[in-house]
Amino acid sequence: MPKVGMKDTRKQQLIDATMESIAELGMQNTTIVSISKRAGMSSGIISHYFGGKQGLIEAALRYLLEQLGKELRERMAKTDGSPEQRLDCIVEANFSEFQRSALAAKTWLSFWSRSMHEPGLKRLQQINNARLYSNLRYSFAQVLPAGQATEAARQTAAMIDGFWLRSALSLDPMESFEAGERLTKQFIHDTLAKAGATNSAN
Amino acid sequence: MPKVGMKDTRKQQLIDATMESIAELGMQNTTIVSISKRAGMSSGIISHYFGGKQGLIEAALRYLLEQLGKELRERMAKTDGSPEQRLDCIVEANFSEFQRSALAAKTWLSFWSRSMHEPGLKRLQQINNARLYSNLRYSFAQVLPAGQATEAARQTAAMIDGFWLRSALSLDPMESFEAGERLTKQFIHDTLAKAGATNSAN
Amino acid sequence: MPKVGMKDTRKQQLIDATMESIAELGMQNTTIVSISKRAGMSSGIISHYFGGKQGLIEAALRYLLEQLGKELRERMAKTDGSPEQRLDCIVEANFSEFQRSALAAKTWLSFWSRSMHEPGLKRLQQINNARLYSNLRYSFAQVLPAGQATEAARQTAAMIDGFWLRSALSLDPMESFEAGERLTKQFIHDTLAKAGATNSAN
Amino acid sequence: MPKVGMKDTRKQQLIDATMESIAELGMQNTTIVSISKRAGMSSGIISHYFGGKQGLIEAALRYLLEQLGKELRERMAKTDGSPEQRLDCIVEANFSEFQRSALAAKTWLSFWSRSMHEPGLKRLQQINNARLYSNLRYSFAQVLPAGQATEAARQTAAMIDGFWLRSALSLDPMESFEAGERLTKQFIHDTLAKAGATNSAN
DNA sequence: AATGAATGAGTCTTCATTCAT
DNA sequence: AATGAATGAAGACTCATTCAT
Repeated sequence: MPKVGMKDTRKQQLIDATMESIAELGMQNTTIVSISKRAGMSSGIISHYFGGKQGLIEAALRYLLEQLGKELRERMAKTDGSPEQRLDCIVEANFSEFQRSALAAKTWLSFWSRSMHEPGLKRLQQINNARLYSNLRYSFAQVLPAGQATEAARQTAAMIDGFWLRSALSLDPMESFEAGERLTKQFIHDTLAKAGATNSAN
Repeated sequence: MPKVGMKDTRKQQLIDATMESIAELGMQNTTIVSISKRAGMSSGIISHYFGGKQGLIEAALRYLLEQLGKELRERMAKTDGSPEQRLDCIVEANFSEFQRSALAAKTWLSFWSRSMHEPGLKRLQQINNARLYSNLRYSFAQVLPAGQATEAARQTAAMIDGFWLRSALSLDPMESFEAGERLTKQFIHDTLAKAGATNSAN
Repeated sequence: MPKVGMKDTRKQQLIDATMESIAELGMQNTTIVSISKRAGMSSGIISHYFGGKQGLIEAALRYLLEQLGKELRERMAKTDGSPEQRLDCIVEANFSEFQRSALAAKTWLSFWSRSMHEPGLKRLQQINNARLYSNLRYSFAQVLPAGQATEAARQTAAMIDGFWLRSALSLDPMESFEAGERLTKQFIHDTLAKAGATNSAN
Repeated sequence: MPKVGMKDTRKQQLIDATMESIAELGMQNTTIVSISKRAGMSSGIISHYFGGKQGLIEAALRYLLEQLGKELRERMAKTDGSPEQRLDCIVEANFSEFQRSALAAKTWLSFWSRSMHEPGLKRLQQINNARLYSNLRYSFAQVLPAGQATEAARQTAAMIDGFWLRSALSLDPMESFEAGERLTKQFIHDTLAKAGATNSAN
């Protein structure tokens, strides 16, 4: 237990250092040395714990995905479960404080790019993309007809990712993230309201 | 003139080869050799024409941006200039055949990621982001009040980039691009329609 | 005594594991981990018992040499001591079951190569080479004149090592070892017979 | 022609430097840097010409084998082709000046050891071993009955390799090589003489 | 103008050794 | 006594750049 805990602590420190390095230097300029130096450890430790640089990179992406899932579950547990609140939760999870950090944001973007040509990363990304879409669609479907729910889910997913992407590249990321969260929620509410109006008109 | 033409031809061939290599191998695995081999030229020519690998990368991004601007201008010239048609043009330009090609899509994504840490690329990206937003805002502002126009423009820009990003990573990029174009236009029309309803109600 | 015995047992297990690793992976790919894993011990134990990898390697060679000496002494004790029988004993010891094992054979060859550039190993090898030659020469000298005995001893030593070398590299080591033993003995007998004929003719 | 010549020159210089390094430092301590420094070139050139260190190592072994074959063919061309002279040629080729050089001798021994665990090298070694045996057997068979020819060929091959091996490890390699050549030839002559005596007795 | 051979700094990885427990 | 986590030096390999032709 103490040793395992120690081991996990060091692994987490390396994952943190990896995200820091990617955020600061870019994935291109992130090396085993830039990571291990940030973690205050030797370079050999990376191969020791993760089998190599690639293993650490994948572990870092997996960590980001886990954090995202965790944020969502935590928020979901606190809502009354109405579709609108659930949709808001999804948006909030994707724009949470952690996800907004330059650290996470820049790391995500690096992973997106790299995952196009690395099967291991690509699979992780696609699972995450599918999860976001499927969560959105499920909640929309409780209010909208199937076809409209599908379309609204796709639009919302795109808007989340799009705001997120533009924020990461923005000159004022904080303002951009805040606006992104607000405008995405607004889009969702408008979409639900429009449906409500249509339904009540019928 | 003939020499300059020859020179420009060769430069363009190198830019094409760069995008091909990035699309196929990823930016990570794209080397001076992988590019020059694709172009059927020597590796030294890249330094000769572009001052180095970095110069060629930037030239390739500049080319993508020019293509996007060109698509937009060509489409704009054919419309009657109504706000709705102008907005559709913007969407269409961003989802044009060229932009949809795996070649362009993967290259864009690589540039996005890399531009976070390279000032030269970052500046080009931000100019483009600002241009898209400003074009959208201008047209929305002809129909909507300033505040709403700003919001609609931000939402639309995010949706375009978001669909575009998800398409590039999608298992079925073609379907994803088509749906993206259709759903973005639909969002614009709904937004304009809602405003029209509100206005006419006044 | 019990503790020393325990210690010696562990040291021998490490020597065995060293030969196994060299036989299986080659000296090139034999590491402290590949050895200690085979012995079911920790990697640190090697430095603890042998002062380092090099110490273990030398201990393993010393063990092989001891085995060879032991085989010879055991066989010598059972003969009536005639020159021909003594010579046969020497050959038999060099082609004994243990020496034939792929384990010993491959390890020997690795040591030969390495001993060229490591004084510690080289000294051990030269002692062994000298011992073989001197044993052969002693027995030949009881039958042949000094000059002929010297030549016969050198030829026999070369033939033993040569057969041994070719067997270790052969596609069918077992057949090769058997033939080597038989043909070396035959050479010895022919050499002695020729001398006898010459002598009796005089 | 000039470029190819230049290329071949550089490749040969690298092969020479490889043998020098192996002879001086051992294969264990021979690195890309120890080779390229000796050749007066950069370390990158090795990958450029041979695809990597392993490719250069194999090229060096191939070169040694070619030299051996060449020595044999040159000597064969000058004999009247009698079995005895042919056998002497084979011995002489295996103990030629080049083969005697500490450079070649130590390199051979390193290859022998290493070829046990590297298929590429092993194949080359076995071809050479088979060639030596087959050449010897052919010439013996012109004088001796098949069975005796086979045995004599095996004995001679072993003696050549054995003398060669002991010379490489000897304190006085030159004397050892000379004695090896002389005593191997003597063995051959004795073997042929014995057969002649037997035949003429019939 | 164009080539591509050559360079060598930079990267990841391996592994013998050390040392706190 | 024994472990194995951690280190960091040394290795092979990659690749953008240079430059003689």
